[in-house]
Amino acid sequence: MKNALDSGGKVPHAHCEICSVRDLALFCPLTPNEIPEAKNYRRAFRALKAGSIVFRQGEPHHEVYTLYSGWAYLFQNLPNGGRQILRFLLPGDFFGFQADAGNGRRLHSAKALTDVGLCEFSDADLLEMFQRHIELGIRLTWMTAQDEILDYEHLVSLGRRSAQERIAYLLLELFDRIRLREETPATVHTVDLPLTQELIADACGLTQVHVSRILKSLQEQDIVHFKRPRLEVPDPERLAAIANYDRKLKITKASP
Amino acid sequence: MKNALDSGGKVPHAHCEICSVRDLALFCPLTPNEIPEAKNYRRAFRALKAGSIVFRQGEPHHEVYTLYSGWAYLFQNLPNGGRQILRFLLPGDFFGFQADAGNGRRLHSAKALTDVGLCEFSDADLLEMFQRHIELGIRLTWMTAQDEILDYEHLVSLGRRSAQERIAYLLLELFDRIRLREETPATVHTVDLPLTQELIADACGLTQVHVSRILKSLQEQDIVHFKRPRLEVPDPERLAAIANYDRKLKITKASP
DNA sequence: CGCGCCGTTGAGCCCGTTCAAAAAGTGTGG
DNA sequence: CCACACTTTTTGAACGGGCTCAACGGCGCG
Repeated sequence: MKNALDSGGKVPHAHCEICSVRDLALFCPLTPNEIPEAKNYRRAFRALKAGSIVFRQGEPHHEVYTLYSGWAYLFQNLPNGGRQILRFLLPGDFFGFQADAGNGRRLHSAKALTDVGLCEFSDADLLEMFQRHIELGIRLTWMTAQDEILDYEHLVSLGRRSAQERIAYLLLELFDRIRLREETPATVHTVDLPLTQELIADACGLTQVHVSRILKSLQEQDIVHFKRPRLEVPDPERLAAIANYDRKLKITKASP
Repeated sequence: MKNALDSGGKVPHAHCEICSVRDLALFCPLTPNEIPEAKNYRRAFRALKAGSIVFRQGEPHHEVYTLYSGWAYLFQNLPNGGRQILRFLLPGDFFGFQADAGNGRRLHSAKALTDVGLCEFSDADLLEMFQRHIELGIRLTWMTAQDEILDYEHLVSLGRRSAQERIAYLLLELFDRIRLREETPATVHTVDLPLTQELIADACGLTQVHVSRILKSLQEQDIVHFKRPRLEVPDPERLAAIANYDRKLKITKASP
C-alpha cells in the first residue's frame, strides 16, 4: 500500500484485482469475485501530470473518480479572482459525485497536485451498480458522511480559528490522514507532504506571506518542522493543543 | 406545506400519510402504501421548545432526524470557547447521520432555533430499511451530496469573502432555500427569517457587533431590509453580485 | 548561466475585533 | 396598562491580526 502514496512515481497498469487502495476505497465491500464486475464498470484509468485539471467548475459532470495514487485537491474560484481549496485528496479518496444542482454543471474544480493515477467511472453506471450491490450505496453514503466530518472541521477552522490555529489544524489533519492510510507505526513522526505555502494559504483562507511567517514561528517553537516535502510532528498532542482542536474525535478507519 | 415553515406554532399530531414535508424529505421516493412501513420505523415524534438541544457534541449517537417544522441549526464548540454554526436546518431537512468516527460520539451539536417538531429514527433501523428500499439509500446519498454543496459554498465564504460578502451570501442562501421550499411565487421578495445578529455572526465567523454595522450599511444601500423576522430582498441578482456569488448554480429541486 | 518558482523579510495600512455603554424591543406578571 | 427584567441591537473609540506591496534570496532546471 505504501507506494500508492508516492507523489509522482510511475503508475502500474492498475488491475482492480490487486488494487492497492481497494480496502480504503468505495469498492471495499465487494468480495474478490465481484471485482471483475466493478472493473467492467470502470470507464478508464487516467494518469495525469502534476497541475492537470481533472474537471473544471462549470463543465457538465458525468464522471466520478477514485484517486489511485498521488495527491489532488478540490477548489472553487470566485468571480472576484480569489480561490478556496475545499479539500485535499489522498489515495483511495472518492470524488466527483455531485447532486444535480447547478443544472448539471460542476460547482468546483479538481486538480492534480502531484502526478496522479485515477480510476474513472460514469455516474450513471454507478447508480446502476448500486441497484445490484446495496452495500456500495451504503458505503458511499458512509464515505460522504466521513467527508462531511472533515468539511465541518474545516469550517470551524476558517470561521473561528486564528491563523496559527488554522495552519496547525491543517497540518495535523493531513498528518493523521496520511498515517492512517499508510498504517504508519506510532513511533514514526514524519510524513511526506507535497504542499507549497500557497496551497496551505488557499486552504486556510490566508495569504502565502502570512503562512510563511506563521510556519517560521511554529518551527521556532519546535511544534512542527516542515521542509517540503517533509513534515515532522514531534508531539501530535501538542500540535492539537496549538490547533485548538479536540483530538478525541480522531478519524477511525471502521466501515459501516 | 406553507405551515410547516411556521416557526413555533403548535405541531399537529403528525401522521406520515399526510406529512407536509414528505416530498422534500428522505422518504419522498416511497409510494403511498409504503409509508406505513416508514412510520413503523419512526421511533418518536418530538416537539421541542426554542433553544432546546437536540443532541450534544460528545454524546453517543444512535438517532437520525427529519425536521418537520420550525428552524434548527448544527454547531460546534471549540475548546477555546468559540462557536461555529455549521448549517441552518429548514423543514424537510434530514440530519444527525454521522459516519462512525469519534468513537461513536457526536462531533457537533444540534439546537432548536424556534419551536420545532421532528421525527426521530434509529440509525440502525435506517440501515436496515435501506436493505429493503434501495431508493432510500440513493436518496440519502443524494441529499448528503446536496448538503455538501452548501458546505462548500460556506467554506468559500469563510475563507475568501469579506464580511459584507459573507452576510450577503448567507442571506441569499437562506432566501433561496426558503423560497424553494415554500414554492414562493417569484414576485414575492419577502421571507420570514428568525435569525438574530448573533446567529448570523456565529455562522459567518464574525462578531455580532460587526454584523450590526454591516447590516445597517446593506439596508442603507437598499440591498436587503432585515427586521426580524422579516427579510426583504428587492433584487436577488444584485444581492448575489454583492455576495461575490455565481448564482447560475442556483439550487434545484430535482431528485436523483 | 539565466529563468521560474518558491520562500523570506520589512513597512504601513485596513478590516474586523474588543470593550463599554446605552437604546430599543419583547415578554411577563401585577 | 405599566413596571421590570431580559434579550437584542446600536454606537463609539481604540487596538491589532492579517493583508498589501515590494524587494530580495535560494534552489532546481534547461
